[in-house]
Amino acid sequence: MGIYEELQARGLLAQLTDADEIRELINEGKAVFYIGFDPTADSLHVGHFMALCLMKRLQEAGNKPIALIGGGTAMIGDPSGRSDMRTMMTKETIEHNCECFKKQMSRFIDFSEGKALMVNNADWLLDLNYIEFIRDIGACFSVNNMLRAECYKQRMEKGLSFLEFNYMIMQSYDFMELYKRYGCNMQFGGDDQWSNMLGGTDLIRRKLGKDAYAMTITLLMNSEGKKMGKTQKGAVWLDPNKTTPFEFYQYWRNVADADVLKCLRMLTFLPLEQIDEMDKWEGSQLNRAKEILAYELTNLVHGEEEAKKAEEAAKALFAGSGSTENMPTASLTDDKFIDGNIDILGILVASGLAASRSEARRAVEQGGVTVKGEKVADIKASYTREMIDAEEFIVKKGKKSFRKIIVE
RNA sequence: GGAUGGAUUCCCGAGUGGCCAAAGGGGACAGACUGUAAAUCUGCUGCAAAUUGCUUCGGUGGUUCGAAUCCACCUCCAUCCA
Repeated sequence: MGIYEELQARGLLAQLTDADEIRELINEGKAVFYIGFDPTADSLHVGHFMALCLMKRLQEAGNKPIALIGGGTAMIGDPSGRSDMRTMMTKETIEHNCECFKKQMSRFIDFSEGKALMVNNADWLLDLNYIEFIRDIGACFSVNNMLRAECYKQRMEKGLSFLEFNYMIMQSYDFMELYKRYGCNMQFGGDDQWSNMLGGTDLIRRKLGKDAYAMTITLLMNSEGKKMGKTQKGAVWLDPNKTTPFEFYQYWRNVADADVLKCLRMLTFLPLEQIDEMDKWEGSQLNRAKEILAYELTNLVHGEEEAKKAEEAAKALFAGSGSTENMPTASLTDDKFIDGNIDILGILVASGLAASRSEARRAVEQGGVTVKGEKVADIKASYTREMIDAEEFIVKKGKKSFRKIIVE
């Protein structure tokens, strides 16, 4: 089975410009492909993770990946898949984000000895001359065609600025530039990038008279049709300081039944036969599959040690076995104590379990707060330093949020 | 550049002088049921020293005993015309 067939079996392939050509290229390891990453935040998230996995798989099959960091395109902002106007980012923010991306990517992809490249499109986009560019490249794009692209159609009602409208042209130019510089003959991306990617292959055909290919990977949607990797509080980040390994583990441990197998196929590197075996599991057995998914992904992103710790902590909390040693902790500083005491609301807020004292109060009043396994009935309940120090002081809010409290 | 409509809490969206911390829905959070799932039902959803007080309806000023609501100017958005 070639890499193409494997990707297909894992359900990763969405749209392709030319299936036969692409199969041949990637199965024989002849592809030089790129994936673009827009530095819109200071950490990669789960969406990027899929793309990185794809890079890894293709690299292992002998193809050469180019990670393109969109330091230039980020100045514009991609309107695809967005219903509202982007807020503009400053140059400094973008540069900072680019640096963060670089560090994180190096963990997944082997950039040694020319096995992969990392480039930043700011290198060629920032110095473009408007008149030259628009004569040379702008002439190749038909506004009529661009407006027919799905990503712009959706924005016709809400409004689309000329700035954002240019995004497709920039991305197409990137592709051509990479073709010229590095012989990059293929682009991969999320399915929402399809029209932007086609712009690139068209441009290469028109300007260079050469064939290039594009392929999109399926967006990871849950059974409710929402993009996965997002929580209410925002994205699930790969940076352990933004999403702790434990939270990361819990995110995957908590996916819906209907989504487990899909996630295993698309995100893990487990052999397909093993996944097919799990496909036969039903009902509460699926919990085992979720544990495997969560462990595998945490292992990939944060390493074996962190994955084990997260698993241990989860078992201690939910199954009553395993060690409490690796639970997420929150430390209280002296100034949180008044006359040597801290009330339950104060603990909830200080530990980050509640955003405000009002929220903490509500949680207690509704019977959702537990200290060392005992329900807290009184919002005025208060504790001394010694009580917290004496033994493991675990505070739980609801079923899944908890902290081990320690005093500094 | 001209004409018209609009900006309300996490999101959608009602409210057009006091009865407004602001209807309704979604989401989030908590409870029951469960398998750390889904569905369902209940509660809850600005902040705090909490039968009270404080801050909030794009921004700034004004009218009024009293403004999300009326007036002036400004900013941003949409639609039509150029």
